[in-house]
This record gives sequence, structure tokens and C-alpha cells, in this order.
Amino acid sequence: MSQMQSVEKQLRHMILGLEIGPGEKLTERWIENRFGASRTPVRAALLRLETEGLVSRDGRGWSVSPINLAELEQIAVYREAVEVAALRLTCALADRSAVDVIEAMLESCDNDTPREEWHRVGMDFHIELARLSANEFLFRAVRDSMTRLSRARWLEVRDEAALARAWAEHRAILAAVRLGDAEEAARLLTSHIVGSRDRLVTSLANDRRGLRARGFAVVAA
Amino acid sequence: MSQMQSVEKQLRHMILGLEIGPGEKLTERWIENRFGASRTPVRAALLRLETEGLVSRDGRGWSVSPINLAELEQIAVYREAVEVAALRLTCALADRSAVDVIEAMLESCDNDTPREEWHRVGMDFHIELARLSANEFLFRAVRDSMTRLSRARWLEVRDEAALARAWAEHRAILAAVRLGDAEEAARLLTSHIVGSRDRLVTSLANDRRGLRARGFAVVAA
DNA sequence: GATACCATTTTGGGATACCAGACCGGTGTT
DNA sequence: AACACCGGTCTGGTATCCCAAAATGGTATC
Repeated sequence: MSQMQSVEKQLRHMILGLEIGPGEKLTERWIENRFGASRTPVRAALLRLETEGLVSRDGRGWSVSPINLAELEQIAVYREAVEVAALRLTCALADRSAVDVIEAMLESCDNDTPREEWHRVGMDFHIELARLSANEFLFRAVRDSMTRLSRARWLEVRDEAALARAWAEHRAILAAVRLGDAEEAARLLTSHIVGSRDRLVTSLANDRRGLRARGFAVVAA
Repeated sequence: MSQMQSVEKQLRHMILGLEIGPGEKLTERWIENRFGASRTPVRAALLRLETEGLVSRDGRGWSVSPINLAELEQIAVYREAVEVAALRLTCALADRSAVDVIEAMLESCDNDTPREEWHRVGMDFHIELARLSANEFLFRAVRDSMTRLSRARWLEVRDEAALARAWAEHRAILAAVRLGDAEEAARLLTSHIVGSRDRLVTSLANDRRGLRARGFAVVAA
């Protein structure tokens, strides 16, 4: 059995789900025992997760990357550049009917939907929207950005009002894309990303003490 | 001795310098012998180079990534997005004196300068310009893009006229940045990137037969 | 002569043994 | 009580072994 991908997947899942706290130390031996794999696949997983920014070298060893407010702000700028570029490409497409699939994705969330699902769909909206551009690099950039933002976004998903607002903005963006109005879509997406960032950073800065109490490392901006 | 980084560095250098042809098969054992390292650091190197796009899985084994025309075109779009975003940030800075350092870098190339140096400085121009934005993600995006483009750019550097043109465009961009004219700088950078891409893709498509004869895999757009 | 088949070799994936250096805790000294 | 020292333990880095699967090449058959 190829345990390599399994270790990587499981470890990523634990990190993204905050089952292992940001800033926590990791030893190859612990991972080895935890997932019943040997060091070769463990090391492969760590190397991959390092490039995703989920894990970092900590001196000689490893640790789960802390949540970094300065990094979140920089990612927002990066996201804005790549997502807007992807969006403009998509608006220029002759066939933009694929937005309906994304719209349907949004509709699949209602009051009975668990938090986890909202969290996932909220990210997938951006990822799938970027995929429509058919540009592999823009797509990957968005996907990787969302992975890096994923842990911090658990906070936003706890705020009912923020969630409703995000969904409304998502729908508005899709509407503009459907019409092929690149300028309007870009404007909406930009303000959505900037707004998200502001709410996220504010909320993280406020919760910082509480998060640290739970053992989560949160680095200031 | 930490041979891990050494293997990675040396292998990357051979690949970027076309000492190992695009599309060529690689075996872990060959690398092992070639660099006198054992398989663990070899695997680490391969995993890292894979994320850089220099090496790809080829069935069960590994091979040097072929030069892919479709990929080059997509990277150009991606580059345009991130480089322009970085440039706008830089233009908004109060202190833009760092452009002088980049200007000096360009000036360091004259008729006696070896091809290799022109090649490196041509890439470093874009990388260092992106670094000025002080956004780590935009910077990395540009750096990684240039790495991916590096091999294909060996062709452009053989064309004296193209080189002169590129340098002129580089200088014009710096001049606009120095004035803080973001719109003009963005316009110049965009057309520089688009122009580079067109010349590169055209020239590659023309040389494709010759490159293949040298054993270089070149995938069509 | 082409092709299907089988034995051998080779390959990457995984496991394990070993090492040098960092880290930690206790002890003895001041 | 504070601090310097020292020995054991733990960790990541490396080398090496083993294995299953895939590639290879030769051979017999049609």
C-alpha cells in the first residue's frame, strides 16, 4: 500500500482541522507512530506540507506553522491579484455556463448544513471560480492561497452574519460573471477579498489571547 | 555534511543549464551515483524540484519536465498578474530609491558579458523588482515563474536584438517606477511580458525540430 | 518475421540501523 | 541559591536493506 499519500493527507487534515495546534512541535517519530508509517513516507509528507506552508522547519526539527497575521494580509494582496486575473479571463470566455455549477454549490448550504461544510464550500467557491479561467497557474495560486488561509477561516465561519454577507457577495460576483461584466465582477471580487481580510485580521487580533490560551501560536502583523 | 541541499542545488543547476535535457528520464540510482549521495537526500531533492516544476513523475519513475509551450503561455498570464500587482505596490511606496540598485544591475552587462550572465540578470531584474513590493507571496510567485521559464529563455538570450530590446524595456519600466507612475509602469511591464512571451513561443515553435533532434522534449501548445 | 510469453533485472517505495549534534536534567561547586 | 558542568536521551540526517511491481530482453511459437 502507498502509505505516503495517506500520511500526507491525514497529517494535512489534522493540521487544517486544528487538531494539531498552530505552533505545535512535531517530531518525525511521533508522526511515524501516530499513522503507523515509517520515516520515509513521513519525511516525504513533511517536505510536501512544508511547500504548502502548513509545516515549517523549527531549528533542527519541525513544527506546525503558526497563524501569521502579517502573512494573512500579504496573501490577501496576492489573492486579489490572481483571483481578479482569473476572473477577467473567465469573463472573456464565450461559454460561461459553468458558473451555474458554482452557483448550485453555494445553494447547497442552508441552515442545517454543518459548519465544516460552509467552511469548505466557502473556499471551493474561490477555487472553482479560478479553475474556470483554465489557467493552471492562476488556479494553483488560488488553491494554495486558500489552503494557507484555511485555518484562520475557521473563525469567520463562526460568525453567522459574516457568512451571510460572504454568500451574498459570492452570488453577486457570479451574477456579474454570468453577464460577462469583467469590470463589475473584478470590483466586487476585490472588495470581497479586502473585506474578508479586514474582518479576518480584526477578529484574529481580538481572539488572539483566547487562541493562545488554547495553545495556538498566533504571530502578530 | 548536509548533502541534501547540495544534491538539490547541483541537480537543479544541471537541469536549468540544460546539461540534462528536458524530457530525459531520471533514476534515483543514477542521481545517487552521480552526486555521491544516498537515496534519502536524492528523494528530498526530487520532491522539492517537483514542486518547482523542474522534474515530474513519469509513471512510476521520474523525468526532467519537458519544455511545454502551453505552459509557457499560461505562465506569462500568471506573471503578468503578479508582476503588475507587485509593481503597483512598489510605485505606491514613499521610498523607491531601491530601483537604482536594479538599474545598476542592468548596467553591469555590456558586450563582454557572457551569455550566462545576461540570462541571469534578465531574470533577476524581474525577481528583484518584485522583491521591492515587500510582499513575500508576489515575490515568490515571480521567482518561481522565472525558474520555470529559465530553460526556455536560453533561446532568447541568443538573439542579440531581442536582448537589446528587453534591456531598453527594462530601463523604461524602471524610469516609470522611479517617477511613481504606476499606470505607465504597468502598461510597459504588461507589454514587455506579452512581447517576451510571443517572441519566446514563436522562436521555440520554430526551433522545435532542432531541439528535439538534440534530445530535448518540447511539448506543443 | 512478428508476436506472445516468461525469467531476469531494475526501479521506486518502505523499513531499519546507525550516527552526530542538540537538548535536558541532575549534580556539584561557588 | 545560582550557576556551570556533564552524562544520558532524543532528534533529524544518512546509509543500507528488503520488497513488490514494472520494465526488459530473450526465446519459443505461430
